[in-house]
Amino acid sequence: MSDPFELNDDKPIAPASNEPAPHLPPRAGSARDSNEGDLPPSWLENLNPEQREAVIATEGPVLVLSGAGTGKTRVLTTRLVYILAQHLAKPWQILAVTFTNRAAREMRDRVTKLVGPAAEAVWLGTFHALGVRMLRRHGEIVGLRSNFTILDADDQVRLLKQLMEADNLDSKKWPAQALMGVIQRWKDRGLTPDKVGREPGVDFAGGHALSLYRSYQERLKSLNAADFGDLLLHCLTIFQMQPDVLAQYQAQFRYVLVDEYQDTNVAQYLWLRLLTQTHRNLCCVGDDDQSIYSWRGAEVGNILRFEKDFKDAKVIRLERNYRSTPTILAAASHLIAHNADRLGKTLRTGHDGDVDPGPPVKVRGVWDGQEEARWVVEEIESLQRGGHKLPEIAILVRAGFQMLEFEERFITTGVPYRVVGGPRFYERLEIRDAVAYLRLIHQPADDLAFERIANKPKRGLGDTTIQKVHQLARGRDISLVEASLRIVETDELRPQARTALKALSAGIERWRSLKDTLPPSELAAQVLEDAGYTAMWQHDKSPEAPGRLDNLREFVSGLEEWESLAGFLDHVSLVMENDAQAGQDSVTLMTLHAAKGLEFDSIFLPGWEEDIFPSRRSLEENGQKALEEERRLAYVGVTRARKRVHVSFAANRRVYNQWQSSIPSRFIDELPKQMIEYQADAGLYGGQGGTWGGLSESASARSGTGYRRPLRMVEAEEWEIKPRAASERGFKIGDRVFHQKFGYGLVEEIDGSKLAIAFDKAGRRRVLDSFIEPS
DNA sequence: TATTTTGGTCTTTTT
DNA sequence: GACCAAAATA
Repeated sequence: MSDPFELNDDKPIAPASNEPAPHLPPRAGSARDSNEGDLPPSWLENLNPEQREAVIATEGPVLVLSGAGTGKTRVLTTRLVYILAQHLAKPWQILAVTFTNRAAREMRDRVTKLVGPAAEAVWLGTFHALGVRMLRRHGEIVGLRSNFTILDADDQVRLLKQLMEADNLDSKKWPAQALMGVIQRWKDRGLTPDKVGREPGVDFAGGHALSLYRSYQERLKSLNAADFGDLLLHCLTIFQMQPDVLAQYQAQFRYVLVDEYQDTNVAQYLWLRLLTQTHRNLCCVGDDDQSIYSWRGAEVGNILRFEKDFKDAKVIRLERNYRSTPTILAAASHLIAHNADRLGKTLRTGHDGDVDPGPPVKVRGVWDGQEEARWVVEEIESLQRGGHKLPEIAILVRAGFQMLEFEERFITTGVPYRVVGGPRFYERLEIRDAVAYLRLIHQPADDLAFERIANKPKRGLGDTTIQKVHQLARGRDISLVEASLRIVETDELRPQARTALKALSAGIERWRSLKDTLPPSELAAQVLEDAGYTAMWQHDKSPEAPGRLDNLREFVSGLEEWESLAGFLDHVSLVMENDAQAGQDSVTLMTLHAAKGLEFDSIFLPGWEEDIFPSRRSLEENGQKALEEERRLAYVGVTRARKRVHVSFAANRRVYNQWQSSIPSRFIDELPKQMIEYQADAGLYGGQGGTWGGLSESASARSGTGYRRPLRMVEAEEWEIKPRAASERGFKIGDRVFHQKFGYGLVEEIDGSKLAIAFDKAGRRRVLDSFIEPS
């Protein structure tokens, strides 16, 4: 038998034993059918035959290939409830894995609604949260005490930077961030340092990558800390080193359910495969067309591996979409059909008979980013006037930086909005500082936290002092806190620094003694006060100081919900979502990645321009494969909509600080022309209406929805903005002008009082003529 | 020695 | 326009 800890695509893994599963579910098999009376209740009857099959096929491996909007969440939830209702397993014998905390919470809520508090005992969470749960219990096998710290990306980079500096590596040539990427990808593939061979990335940092990885892991151990990748990797190591621990979990988890399976990485796959060896009741739900996390180590190949490793796997396809209009489905299907690398699935509408095809996909071309934002917000306002609710509207962008223009527009128009996954509460610097204090109290070996707060507020503990403490700590192999306690007893430091450090380390000792007597929120309030951290911001005259104080207050009051510091700290590192502003009557603004699994009536997809979407960076790095992933991302975007999709692109965009002209995304060409209504400003791509004329029938035939809708081409003249020869203040194209901020430039275009000027230094910009003087 | 100023590089996506 | 690392200043 091959090694179940290795990923070997040639040799399928045999079940751990040939005996049938030791437990026979009380009501498996034929009992199911005869029990229609009390079970299944109505929630089973609302499913279509495929969904139903996916729910009741509880025994043995099952792979559910489920297209967008085909009700996969529903299937998973129902399946879980079904297992409980049939008494096939106790709640704690079920393992349900999701990708995001939001999905986990949602599933937990739904299950609780159906089965009550029993749902609490189900092992339900993200891979990482479940990994932590196991590690807190068995971490000592890999050298972690149960109060270990979970490092965030920032800490990781800082740590790696220190290690690289120690090796005298040029931080310009080899950024720590990049090394972190390399290490993370290794971890995603389940590779501990001793397993890294000729993997991509070993040559990084002049061949030092592997030894840096090794010392990084050493360092983490001495800090009693783990990074995100470790949460799974350490589990694998533990399973390997302690077969009895593995066996215990294998016996425990009778049923395992996995959501968003297409986005699992190798480490997660191994983890799942190991845990399911005994009962083999593994049900994975995924959609290869929605695989958008390969950059994070996700492997669509896991879908193929599943069928290979579990030869008897039942494969169920869910292809009936209940979410979107036929028009949207056709557009999405047509788009994704351009991908070569697919398992092949056809999405069709779940509604029978005559269905309203719904409005066409609006495609809009505008002059620049600001105009795009203006158009989008105007459309939103008109939807709102038409009675549509703001929470049913979302703007999905490719990357975070695209959000700015929309936020500005929302603020000036007063349309309420919320950003999902934007700057997160726990990533704000004052919150990170506050958390660092708590981390240090909880876990004194946390040197990174110590370094962070040592001189905040300023105590006169600068680099040199910290370096000395470091030296001592390194030499004696102790933590920075211990080292400070010892160094203040010597005369190594100058008196000033010595007193300051003495006060700080005494403070830490004192706070630690309060840890078990005070509730976390009071502890935090007292520590921040005591350390002078609150005072620091009170005396700060900068404009953002009051906001930071607000955040700190919110932080402390948020802590009131927590009984233990440990629980709160896990929450901070694992649940990075900021749902404080959720709900409400507001438009949602987020990245396409964050939108996976959500749905809205109306979706806006701005920035469909080459180099932005598909992203140039991604294409440069991974070529054709990346292009297909970008296309899947577009597919995910379009399929989020129930009723309306609005795509837009701008002819000019400011990148960094330079104006660049852009061309519409190839994905726009890949939408079926029958399904779209195209409008572009005169002079822009397609603006004359000619580009999109002469439509062939073939696209409609291929779309396979069996209905046709005439394309409504809006004549460009109807709303064309006539270019004027001269602006209101008399500037002409070709004039040489001067601007206070941007310097000298040449007028290139005129639109009312707005001028497009090619500045000598600042690049091409649009400015109001009131800021311009003739040169 | 600690803090402020300046000058260079940049940004995909996230548990 | 933002963030970090090295130089200038108190």
